[in-house]
Amino acid sequence: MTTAETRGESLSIGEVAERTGLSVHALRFYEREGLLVGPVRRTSGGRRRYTRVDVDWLLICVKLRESGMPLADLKRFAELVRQGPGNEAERLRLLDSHQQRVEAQIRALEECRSVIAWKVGVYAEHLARGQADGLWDPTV
Amino acid sequence: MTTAETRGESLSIGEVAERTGLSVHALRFYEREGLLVGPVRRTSGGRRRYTRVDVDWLLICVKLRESGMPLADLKRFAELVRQGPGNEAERLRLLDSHQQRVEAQIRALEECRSVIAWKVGVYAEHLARGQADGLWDPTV
DNA sequence: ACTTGATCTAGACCTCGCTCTAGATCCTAG
DNA sequence: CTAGGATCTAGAGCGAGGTCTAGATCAAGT
Repeated sequence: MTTAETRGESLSIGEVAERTGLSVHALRFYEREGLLVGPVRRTSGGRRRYTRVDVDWLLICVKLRESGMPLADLKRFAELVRQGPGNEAERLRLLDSHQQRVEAQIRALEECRSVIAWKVGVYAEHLARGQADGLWDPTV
Repeated sequence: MTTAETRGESLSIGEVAERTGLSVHALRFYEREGLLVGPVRRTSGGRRRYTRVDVDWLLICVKLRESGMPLADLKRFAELVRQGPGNEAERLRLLDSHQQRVEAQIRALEECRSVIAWKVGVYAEHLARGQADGLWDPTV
């Protein structure tokens, strides 16, 4: 059996899927869509071999996606990195504006949480009172 | 001009759209999908008239959706409410498990935020150093 | 050599959650 | 009375983000 450990460096698509949580389908899809920083190396037989750098990038991608960055932005970011040094300011703007969105999202979720918590409270209290109140219908 | 204020009670679909942030299309769609608690009243001419209760329910829906509850769950909840008293325990379970998901989401987002913040920091520092470092390429 | 499982490509297909269109009707201001 | 906008229904269409299929190839263990 040949694994990343025994071989030292590069990983198969399956191993990368395991490590990133993305499916092998998604990994191929991301590559087709130009979301990767460089072209993935191949074995003589045509199989993909991912390097540590590829995996690190993918792990970042996962975090950005998880927090709602659209694939289009991710693609733009990958393009900037591919172009090499010189556009760091734009990369920073991209990340920074995403960070704002994440903050906003967190605030929105916290508000939702409090609304839901209130509603959970209403129901919990009702159930605790048991049959003591026949006429309770919060249509909610 | 006839508005909710001049009329007193019920609202047109357009007014509800304004108040909930949902589009009129979405409102009709929600109704078709059975996401509302009761049938919406109509004028003699067939136009929808929403009551205060309808709007309150929609506002809850908006919060639940905003926090990622799938329409299917929302529909289930609406069904339970339509069925009337007796199933409060199930309603509570539904809300409660959604609340868990929201908490998890917030935690995940906070982790993303910290990863992004770190990356923003890396770029910001790099840019602050200006041209002082020709050989900097974090492939990131 | 053979079997088994992972991977390959190209492209079709899927779910979710709306959004939009067409063509008709309603209703209110002027 | 008329023009305008708001609303109606049924159903098609859309964008995002993958997921899945078919049919072929590769690679490892036995």
